[in-house]
Amino acid sequence: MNESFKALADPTRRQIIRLLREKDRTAGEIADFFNMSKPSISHHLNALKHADLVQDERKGQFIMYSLNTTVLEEVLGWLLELTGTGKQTETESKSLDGKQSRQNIDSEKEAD
Amino acid sequence: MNESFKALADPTRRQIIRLLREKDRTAGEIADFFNMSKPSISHHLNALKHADLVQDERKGQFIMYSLNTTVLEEVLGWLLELTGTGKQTETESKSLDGKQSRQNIDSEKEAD
DNA sequence: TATATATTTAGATAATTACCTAAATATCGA
DNA sequence: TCGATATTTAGGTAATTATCTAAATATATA
Repeated sequence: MNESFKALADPTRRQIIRLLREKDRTAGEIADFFNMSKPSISHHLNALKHADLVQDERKGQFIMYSLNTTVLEEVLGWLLELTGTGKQTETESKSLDGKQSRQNIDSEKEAD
Repeated sequence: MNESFKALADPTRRQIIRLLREKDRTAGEIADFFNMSKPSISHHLNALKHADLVQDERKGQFIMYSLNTTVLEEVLGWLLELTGTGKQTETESKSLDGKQSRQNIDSEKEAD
């Protein structure tokens, strides 16, 4: 989840996601949209891949990138929970009971 | 929007948001949840404030922080649009028509 | 007014990130 | 196999970020 948010924290990468939302594209096609060197775009694509937000598949000479909407939906779920649109979590309920210990909860849980 | 995503790209800050989702808290109360110096937490709170994700209000000796769910909902909207749950944008429609120019769209629009 | 508490600001440093150019790798087609 | 095309990897640098301690600011209370 942290990787997803980190990957989304860059405007170039968010624009790449929007481009892949429309259709699958090759690395070169994606790079053509930006005023940036191809290696830099490759770096961004790798960040998105590492976050599992996109997948790649070699097609002969080209490498085709596609969006993995599942991970986007996970991020969406995190936000939905927070904006109150989603259901309340167990953790939240406990805290509202006032029983939660007040130290050292900064260890990252899987969910976040 | 970029500031929002950048602010959300840190686990400490996301945890702070979760804490404020439950109830308003003072800077000191928030800091007590983490193994981190108070100045560092202050820095994170400032990042959240700069992204307009939280608001602060002095209450005598204390400074009370609260969540601004409006901005979270904007981020939510961005993601909803991408996961296909939301309505399609004009930009996307144009692109699907195949008329979009293929250079220099990396200038950040307000929406992103 | 003096002291204690709550919080931020300042200043320094280490780690991370984004970008570039050059070089390496993989595939295609003659 | 050779030359062209597509893409990534390597290596370097500049900018940003996260963290700390020490100092400054604001408020409360004795």
